[in-house]
Amino acid sequence: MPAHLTLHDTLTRSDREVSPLDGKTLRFYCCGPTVYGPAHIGNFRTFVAQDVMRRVVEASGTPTLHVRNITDVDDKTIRDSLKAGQSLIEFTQGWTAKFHADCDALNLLRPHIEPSAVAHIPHQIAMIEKLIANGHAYAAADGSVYFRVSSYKDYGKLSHLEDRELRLGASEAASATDSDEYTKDSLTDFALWKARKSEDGENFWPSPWGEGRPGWHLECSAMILEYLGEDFDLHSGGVDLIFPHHENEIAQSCCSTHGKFAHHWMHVAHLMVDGGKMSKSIGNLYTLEDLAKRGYSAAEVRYVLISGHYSAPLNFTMHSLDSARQALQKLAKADKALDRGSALLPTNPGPFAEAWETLLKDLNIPGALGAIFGTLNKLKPAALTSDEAASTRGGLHFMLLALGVTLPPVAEDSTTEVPADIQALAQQRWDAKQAKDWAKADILRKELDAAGWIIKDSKDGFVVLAK
RNA sequence: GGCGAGGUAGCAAAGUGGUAAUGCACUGGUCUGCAAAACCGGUAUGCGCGGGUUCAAUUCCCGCCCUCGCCUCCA
Repeated sequence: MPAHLTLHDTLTRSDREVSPLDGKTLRFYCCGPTVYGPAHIGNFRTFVAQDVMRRVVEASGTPTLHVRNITDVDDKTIRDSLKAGQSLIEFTQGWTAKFHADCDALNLLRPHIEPSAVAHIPHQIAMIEKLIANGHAYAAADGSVYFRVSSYKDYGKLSHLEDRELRLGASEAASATDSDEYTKDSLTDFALWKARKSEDGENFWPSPWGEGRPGWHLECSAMILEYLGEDFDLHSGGVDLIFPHHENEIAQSCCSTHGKFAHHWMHVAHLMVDGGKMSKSIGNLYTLEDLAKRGYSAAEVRYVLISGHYSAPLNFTMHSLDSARQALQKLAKADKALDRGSALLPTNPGPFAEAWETLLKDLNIPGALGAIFGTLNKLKPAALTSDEAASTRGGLHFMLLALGVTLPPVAEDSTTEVPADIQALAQQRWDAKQAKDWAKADILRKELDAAGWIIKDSKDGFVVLAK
């Protein structure tokens, strides 16, 4: 299975083939979560898109090295840990565990390396020292260290922001009134090291510039250098990270090493809710737990999250979850019809070549899903011979593995236990039906329906299913 | 104001210089006592608006309108 995945590259604004620099392993980095609360489904849209990217690369025969950090030291983690009366470590470990549980529920492959920012402070300090030595950074009077943006001519290359536009940024006014920003030489300079403040509590570390803590942007640069080196294949995150986060990472890394840093940039567009942006104040910010309370599984959430192209905003609604549930059922039924008992061999796309080709073209997941259904509709699973069914099922599962889609049990195979009284009512209805007492049978069926149960008749009997 | 993304059927969402995948919903038929399920069909003369190029545009070009994101620590 040749690797031909192409992805849009934010830096060059073109679709480029994704292939490993070393010819063997695709090494990539994803900006991970800030662990100060449960991640919401918008966060997960990005992680799911990255997961499918990885799965597709691996399915095409190229191993990967997936690095995703945990941001466990920043304003929010410090603020909220103090509020919770916990140590920073204790606090962030709790939320990291929750994040992992959610990731597992969403069928996200665990990164091969998941570095923690607090565990890499020496690496960060080393990088700052290099930047100061190179003339790209300076220590301010208060003990903070800043990156001198004017010292790096390519600054703004990724986000395509000109120097002039940076200065005229809308937030300039807000920054200028921030007292601790006075120490910077230029408003566009950003912090590499933040001097200890009283509101940080006990969360500070020693450094050549005094006690303090690392800046957010630097954490990623330092960990990338440690695990992926000066040059690596691909860097990914949400679109909102393009500026300033990724722009700053490029500046820090390229000014402290001789490498080019990431050779490919993949950015995932935002998830919208009911046509607008998610926000706590509107009350449309959902976590997996919120949706579980409404009866939706993580697999259904995942399906919704992959139902739009990663580069375009995706509108999330409750109806889209219902739609996902039905679509998954349809796939599960097709799978069941294809299962004639032979061993499952998901080694190639088989008859789903069109879906696979589509997927390789800038990770067109919705297009691929459409092609999968289109192929199934054409093939008519139930009509295939055993051999055809086996190869079709292998192909189907090859695609499902690449997409990370897990099939639910087919509704009629549901293991939900039917209460004795319901079963008794259903039996009464069957008896009435056999006696051709349609009126009584219909009344009983309505009763069952009202109680949340559906009857499915066949020639020889009936089954009771939860609604 | 600058930069970027997007506007395709009731909802969601692919795609293409030659006449619109797919999922949900809806709907006709077969089946059924009637249903449900399953199976077989149907459903955008139309792709934000107005021009232009072309034999042909939803797809290319120009202008406009609307939505969303970013503009110093938000996936």
